[in-house]
Amino acid sequence: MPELPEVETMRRGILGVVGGRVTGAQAVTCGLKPIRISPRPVTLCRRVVGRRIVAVERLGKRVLIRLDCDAVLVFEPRMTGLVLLADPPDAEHLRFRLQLAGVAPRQVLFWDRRGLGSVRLLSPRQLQTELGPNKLGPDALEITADDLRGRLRTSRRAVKVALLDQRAVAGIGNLYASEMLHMAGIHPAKRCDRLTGSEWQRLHAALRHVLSEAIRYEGSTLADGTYRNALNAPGSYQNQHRVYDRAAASCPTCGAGPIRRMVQAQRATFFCPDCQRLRGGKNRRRKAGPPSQP
DNA sequence: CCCCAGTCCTGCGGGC
DNA sequence: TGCCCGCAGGACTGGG
Repeated sequence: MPELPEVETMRRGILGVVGGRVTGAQAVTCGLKPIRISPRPVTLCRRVVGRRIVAVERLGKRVLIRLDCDAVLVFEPRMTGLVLLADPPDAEHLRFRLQLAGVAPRQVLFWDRRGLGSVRLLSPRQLQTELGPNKLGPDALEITADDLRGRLRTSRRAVKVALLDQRAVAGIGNLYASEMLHMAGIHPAKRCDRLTGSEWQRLHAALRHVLSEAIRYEGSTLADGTYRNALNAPGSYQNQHRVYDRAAASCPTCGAGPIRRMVQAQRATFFCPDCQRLRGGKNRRRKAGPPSQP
């Protein structure tokens, strides 16, 4: 499930396309239900062919390829989408190909097994209205502790559910929300408006630590093996997971646990009942906390 | 503002 | 052995 670290890894993996010229663009259909591509493929192709790639950026969980006509090609992987330079896991789920000249990578591919993802070409105006500040909060790696707190402090929602709200802060998904709350020692069901100032500080520090470490490990490739970087290699942050998908295992922080699974907003949440107390009693002493903010 | 359920979509694994 | 069903969940939508 590509979240910020996986999408950032995809972005870094295709940086070599900057400076290239687009020579072709095709939607690839192999009998499956086609993914969302807009505008329709012939129109999209006409608008991108001949353009030069001036930048590759990330916006929350989306990869942006910026063209010299100011339009932006937006890849949104959602659950199972991949942005690749070559070697997709299989041929039948290849969805889109962008052909290039003038750079070493000759193509950018969009592969998506489940087909929930999308490829869109947006004008600057569309980008502003569809993915602007009204739709997307600050990037999780850019947001300050004060801004994070300011945006969520009056909310009565469970903090884990609120962290998934892309309008509050962009880039956090189900996996990393559990991980950062565990590192911060905060119960996932705790209401935002009940978090103390020190808890907001710890959450912000844990957020930065977990996401930047996950980028360093090139993301998490779960048991289904879907997620890959642009060169079709798996990530390795799954080996660093503290709680995610580790129900009944002992807690890596306090050694007790066992780690529990619960469901919030129809999504699995993992936490340590000893390190992350909802009320009453102190959290079990942590062996190691997140590094303090520079 | 918040919450919930439904929708999209395919592959996988449990249960019978 | 094979089939059905439920589950996985990011983003979005409509109803309460």
